[in-house]
Amino acid sequence: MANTQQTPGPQPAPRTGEGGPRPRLLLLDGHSMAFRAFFALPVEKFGTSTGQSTNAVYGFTSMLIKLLRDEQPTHIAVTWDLSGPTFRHDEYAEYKAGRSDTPPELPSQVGLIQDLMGLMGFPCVSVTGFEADDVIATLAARAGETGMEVLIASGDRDAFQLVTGSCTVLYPGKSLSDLTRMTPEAVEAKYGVTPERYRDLAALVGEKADNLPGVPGVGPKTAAKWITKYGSLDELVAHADEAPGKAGQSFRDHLDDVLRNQRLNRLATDIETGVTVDGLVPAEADRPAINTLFDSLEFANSLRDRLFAVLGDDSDATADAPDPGEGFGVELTTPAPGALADWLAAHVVTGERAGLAVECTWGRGTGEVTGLAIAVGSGAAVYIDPAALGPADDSALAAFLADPAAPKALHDVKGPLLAFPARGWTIDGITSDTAIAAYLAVPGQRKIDLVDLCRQYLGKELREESGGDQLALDLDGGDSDTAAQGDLAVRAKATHDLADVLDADLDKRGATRLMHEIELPLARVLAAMEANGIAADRAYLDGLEGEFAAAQRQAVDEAHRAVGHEFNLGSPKQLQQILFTELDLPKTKKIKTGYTTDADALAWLAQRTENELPVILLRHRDQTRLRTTVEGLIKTIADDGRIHTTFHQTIAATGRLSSTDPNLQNIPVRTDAGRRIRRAFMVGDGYDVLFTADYSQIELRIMAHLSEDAALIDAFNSGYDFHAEIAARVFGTPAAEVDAEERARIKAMNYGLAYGLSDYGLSQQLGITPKEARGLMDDYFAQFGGVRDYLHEVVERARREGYTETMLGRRRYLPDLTSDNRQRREMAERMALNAPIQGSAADIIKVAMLRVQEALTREGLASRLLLQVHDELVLEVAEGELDAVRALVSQNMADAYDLRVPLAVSAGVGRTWHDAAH
DNA sequence: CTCAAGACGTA
DNA sequence: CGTACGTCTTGAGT
Repeated sequence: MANTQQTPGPQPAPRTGEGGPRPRLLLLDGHSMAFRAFFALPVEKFGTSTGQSTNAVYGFTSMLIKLLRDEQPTHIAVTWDLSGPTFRHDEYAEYKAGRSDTPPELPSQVGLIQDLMGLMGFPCVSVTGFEADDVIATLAARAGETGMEVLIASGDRDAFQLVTGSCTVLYPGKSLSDLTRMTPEAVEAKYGVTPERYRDLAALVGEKADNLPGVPGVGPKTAAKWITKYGSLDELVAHADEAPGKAGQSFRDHLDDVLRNQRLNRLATDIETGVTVDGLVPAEADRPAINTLFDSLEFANSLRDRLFAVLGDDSDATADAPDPGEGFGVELTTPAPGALADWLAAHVVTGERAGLAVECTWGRGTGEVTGLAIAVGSGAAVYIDPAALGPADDSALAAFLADPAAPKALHDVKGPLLAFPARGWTIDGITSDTAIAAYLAVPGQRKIDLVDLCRQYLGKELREESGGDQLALDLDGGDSDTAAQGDLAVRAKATHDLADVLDADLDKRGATRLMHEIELPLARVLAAMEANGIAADRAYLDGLEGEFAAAQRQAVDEAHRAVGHEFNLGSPKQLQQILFTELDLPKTKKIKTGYTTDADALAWLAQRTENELPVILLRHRDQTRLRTTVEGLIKTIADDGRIHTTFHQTIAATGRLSSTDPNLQNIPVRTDAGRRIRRAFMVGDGYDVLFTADYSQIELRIMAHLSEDAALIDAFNSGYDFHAEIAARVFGTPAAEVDAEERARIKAMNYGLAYGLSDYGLSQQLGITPKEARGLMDDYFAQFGGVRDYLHEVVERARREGYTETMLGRRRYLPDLTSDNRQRREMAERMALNAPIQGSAADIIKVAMLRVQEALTREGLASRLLLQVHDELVLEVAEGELDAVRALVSQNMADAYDLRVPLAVSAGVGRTWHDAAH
């Protein structure tokens, strides 16, 4: 009967030691305290940039921090009222009627507080048909029976009836954080009756908040006097005729109300809660998720620091004494020359989990390893100076690094994977990468360096003693060297500790397979791709640059002539001045700084006015962009004549890769001029040809697969022109009769769907009215209802669970789905729509890359992967291997995942990237 | 030197 | 008022 909810929590870990002080249970009345928090802080002074109010969350959190710090509870439960009626409504239909409306800024904050309580690991208890107070009363009674001390934090005076020698109510006063301790003595001092009689008093006086009128003319003073005189309300009722004066008559007139109040204000102490008090132990707090939540609420660091301080460390170090090294318990030793093998033999642990961690530094340009530290769980650590390594130690180290049976944790393995080969080292047995783990746990978090992770997951400050700057002048002789060695050792220890916590965290989130089967092996593939680089034709790029620069200069001259004076074409600000003030052209779309001068707007102006300037500006923008792109590329050509991008595996919230220095995932391809740049990427010496292969419409295919929409699946299986096929169904004509216009509209719609396209957005893109766009969407969904249902379901589920999931279980957390700020909520909804689709595509191509790499190795081919551009792979093919590569790549890409529709792959071959297009 | 805003390239 | 990225430039601030 009872619908009980309790937040799941792994391994109960009491925060005080065994045999410690008497167990102490803290019971929080969630709604009541949230309500108090709301009115304790001005709502207008607490809010995010996007309009989410946060005063109640902030107040509740600071109250909680104080409570946890001052009271040190061993057990905690947060109780929440459910929305439905309770047994009190059955008895008295007017119960709590006419309550002043909840402020509109509060409900969403209650949701956020509930989220936070879950993330803190606090058990939450609600029971259908009962109020939070009843749950508290029941739990307090149970706890009392087992000899626990009980603390009740509630803003509801009904709780005073529960006060005993071992049960104290903490009642908020003016400010939420100063809670009055309502002991039996305090209750008596304030109301003149004992806690057991408090109900009697309340019944006489009434409770306005619950719509329980009391006896008119009888206040707490009179009520207390009567109760004291007769000993209890029951006795008073028995002697009702004796009550003197006006108040006495009033009492007799309202006797029914009083008796009803007395029945209703009794808290139930025997309800089925579905929990035991022994089980009310806080689970491990989800620190990263709390950080993410606080980030989204734009809370200052000080609040989260205070919170994490009271949550305590996961280890035994104290939070308020951040002492680098000591906090991590590192003991750095320097083995004598030749003794490294012994140290390793004594400290390397085999098994599944990383018993130790490796951290290293390497020169920025050179890639030369400049320092390396190894730390084990106990804190024992060694620092190794690679420059001073004897042959025996070098081979001991190399053997250790290469040993697959020596499990290691690293933070960002790709660095060492790239740096080690120059030393002749290889690395194997990587069981954990803390950067990737943190990314999988909470993608979308920007910063995941060791310092941040320590703060989040360990509650510790990782401080850099040496200042971290290798180029700094070494003023104190050897001291800064020593400090740098210590730093590295501490970082290694931190990596080890983090790996422990994060591995468990990933397990909890179901991301362990993703880690070991996809991301960790992929890091190796990416390292190889970066090391390979792609050959660039410098002379050709130089020529292009000159050409684009000349065209740009000409556009500048023409623009100046057209306006009549010089100005900076690259400055949107000056452009606005000229277009909208000097020339008084029609206004474009409004932006923060005035009116936009973007390409759409300029094209619109060009068409709408006689003025030649917009066209010149458009040409200038094009040529400038082409020139800077080319210039940027030239600058990044390495000594080997190749461009080595950096692929980032832990940036994109959806699971995609990203590319920087330079970004090779946004090389122009849509215009003729842009495609000329692609000719500069060419096959390198010793290789025969470039090969590209890409997935056709992978995101649409994933949408067909996930939505299981039969019509969409049919359209793919028909093997005909997909967009035309869809258009034919929408417009009810044979596919062969679909005209270009219809096909284009449906194509835009097909792609827009996965982005959460609105009718307005579609109308903008197609140049039709929003109404027409709406009609088009309706026609579309009439045929493909499964897609609409799927998209709807994705968002609904994400709202319930707090995250979306890809086909391989990659999660994206979207707390804003429950925001009461519309803009913010709708943005989160579009992200929720897109994340499983874009993310599953990312999953699939990652699988394909691993299989392609594996097949190349297995077949002993010299051909190699160079680039990944989200749905495309670029390979460099060795002489005589083209057929094998073509077969192997196409096969592995197509088979990477078994969808309900074929995964179509198209491929091309050529001397340059441009020629290899298809 | 750092930062935000605007603009624009890719999937 | 369509998702995910990175880079360049300006212009204002440090």
